[in-house]
Amino acid sequence: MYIEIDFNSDEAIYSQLCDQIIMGIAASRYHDGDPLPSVRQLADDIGINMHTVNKAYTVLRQQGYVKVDRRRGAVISVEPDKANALAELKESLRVDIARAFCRNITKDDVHELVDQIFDEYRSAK
Amino acid sequence: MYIEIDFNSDEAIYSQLCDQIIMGIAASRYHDGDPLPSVRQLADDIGINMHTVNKAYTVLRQQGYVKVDRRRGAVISVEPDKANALAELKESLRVDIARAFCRNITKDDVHELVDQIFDEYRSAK
DNA sequence: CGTTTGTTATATCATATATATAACAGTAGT
DNA sequence: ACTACTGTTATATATATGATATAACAAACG
Repeated sequence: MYIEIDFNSDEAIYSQLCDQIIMGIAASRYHDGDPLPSVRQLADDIGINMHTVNKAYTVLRQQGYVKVDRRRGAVISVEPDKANALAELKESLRVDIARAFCRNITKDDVHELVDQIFDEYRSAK
Repeated sequence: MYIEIDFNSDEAIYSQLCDQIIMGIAASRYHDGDPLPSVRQLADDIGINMHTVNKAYTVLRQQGYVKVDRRRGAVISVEPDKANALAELKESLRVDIARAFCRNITKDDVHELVDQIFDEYRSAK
């Protein structure tokens, strides 16, 4: 599992871990049913504490990206919740686009970025 | 100045304040040259501490949304920095769209949201 | 002079983050 | 049965961040 953590970032390590895994799912590097490394294994690989990984797994479970099997450990399992996801996306976009709008970024600029990112994710599928 | 703070949010108050002001600029509720309320005044209005408002103003200044004039106080002043803003937007979109992509939100769904939000901002201009 | 501006300096408290040890119950393989 | 592994829980500690409080400062304005 390829995870890159920026220890100088102001974003929490567990939060970066969640983002990386979610982007990994979108990029089809991880698929439904794939087991995640054990909390101890991944912590050791990255060089962080076990509980930091455990917190990331717990958040991912609460947000519906992972299920926990006593036998196999943590397993990728994405629960589709389109309505909720749409609402959350809009809230996030409102702030991001406000910042962009202030800097004279156009609607077409944003559409182009969206297309680029979707292609990154879609092409991997 | 109409500011709404969610005290139950996990997002910091000063951060919410920044977001609200930036969205206010995008929505043309505040314009270049408009003075912001004094840190003491706004803190009193919202019911928070002076230093919390000061931190928000400081961040807004560092990010190029506000300039400080000894005489007039904090004044809206947006520095266009399109290149940098585009890079930051893409980073943010990468995570947001990954979450959306996992939930089967389509490219068209995102384009529609972007259009909606741009219309909110553009129409106010 | 008095008032207001942003700013700075301390200090305090609560919370969040990350680490460290340790232990537990359930599962798998030998 | 034993061993090794899984996530989970419980403590404890250290550090950083967020928010508050009180106080003071220089600059600007009337």
